[in-house]
Amino acid sequence: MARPKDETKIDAIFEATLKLVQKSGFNGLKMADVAKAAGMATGTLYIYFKNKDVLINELFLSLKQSKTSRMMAGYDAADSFADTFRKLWFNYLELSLAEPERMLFIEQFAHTSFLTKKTKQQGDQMLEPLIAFLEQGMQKKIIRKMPMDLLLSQLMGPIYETIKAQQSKKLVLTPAQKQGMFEMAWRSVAF
Amino acid sequence: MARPKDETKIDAIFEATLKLVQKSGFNGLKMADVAKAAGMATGTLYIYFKNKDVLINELFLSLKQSKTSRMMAGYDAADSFADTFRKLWFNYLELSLAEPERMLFIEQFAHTSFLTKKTKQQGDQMLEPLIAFLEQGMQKKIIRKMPMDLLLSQLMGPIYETIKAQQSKKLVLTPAQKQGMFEMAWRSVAF
DNA sequence: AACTAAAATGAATATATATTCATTTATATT
DNA sequence: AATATAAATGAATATATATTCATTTTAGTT
Repeated sequence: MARPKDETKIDAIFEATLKLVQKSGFNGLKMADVAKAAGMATGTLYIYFKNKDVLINELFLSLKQSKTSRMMAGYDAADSFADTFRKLWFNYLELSLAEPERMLFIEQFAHTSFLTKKTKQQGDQMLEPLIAFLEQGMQKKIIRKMPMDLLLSQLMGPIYETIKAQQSKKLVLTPAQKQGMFEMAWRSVAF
Repeated sequence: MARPKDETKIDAIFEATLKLVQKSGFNGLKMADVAKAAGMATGTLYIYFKNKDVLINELFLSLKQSKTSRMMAGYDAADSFADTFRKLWFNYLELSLAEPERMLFIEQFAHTSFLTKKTKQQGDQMLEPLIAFLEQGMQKKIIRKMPMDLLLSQLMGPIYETIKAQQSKKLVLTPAQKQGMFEMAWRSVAF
């Protein structure tokens, strides 16, 4: 019919947004800056995203989707609970250390007023496979029984805080320290 | 000399700011709204605080100061390490559960572009007594040896995440669950 | 090659909101 | 009681920035 949308622009916009949020937070994010960093005119942003809120919410979902599927990579229901737990935990840690900006975007955005109800609900849904896995562990008495929210807090909390520390100071983790973190996580929740 | 400043206004401004940030985040915070909620004219805010950034940074320091001293309440160098650890940990948990808005203000603000270098440095300084205490525990081989940042992340992370969960869902913790959280914390870091 | 429709542009517009300041009010000092 | 000084006011100003839209460019269609 006519000129088609250039789908690669969406990625360019996402990357630019991520970079700018990392530098100056959600507050400082300006549409004009996003456009410039993405190499296009301001108005073009509005062809791909209705407005700033929509842009940020969609970026959030995209990041969360990617994060979740990478965490679950290699999941095999045939493996033992302990092995799977170790695998997922390390997936999550490495993911977090490798791309702290992406993880912090997700984590921080989840507590801003930009987050819409719908986005929140869609984001929560993505965690379901993980939740099912952990429920199983509790049922089998391999990990302590507790409300899912507490369990997730216990497991994710230290990782989030670690990458925050990694950001401000320039903490680099040795393999032994990563192993230590895993042991702490495991000991804390093991039955 | 002349009309004195009404120091109670500072508290009113802080309370109003806290309430509004809780409702609509740092983004949505408007000086006009703060003034209204605090029962004064917009211009009055500028008598007590140079500008919005200063206001928020000072509120942050005030909250962090209060939080820290309440966490250290009852600290006695004569007590055993384990007893003190338990006391401080429960102080922190109860503080967090009782005033999640205050804790989240601190936690979230620490990662916004509003936070100035100076404020950050002043805030970090407040943690020093806690850090000294934990160092001791590592030296005495009561808790595992690890970089302080990792230890703090391990201990604080789950609590932050828990109050975030408490905010969105209406999770209420039973005494047994609190005890369970403590056990997880202790087991994870104990030597 | 001409045509069409949508993408892309970016200056102009609309809006939101932080900050200022001329004026009024209140308190301490004389 | 009069005076001086600073607090308090809130409308006006300045500024920042999200969004729009008339215009231009581009890619597909005939």
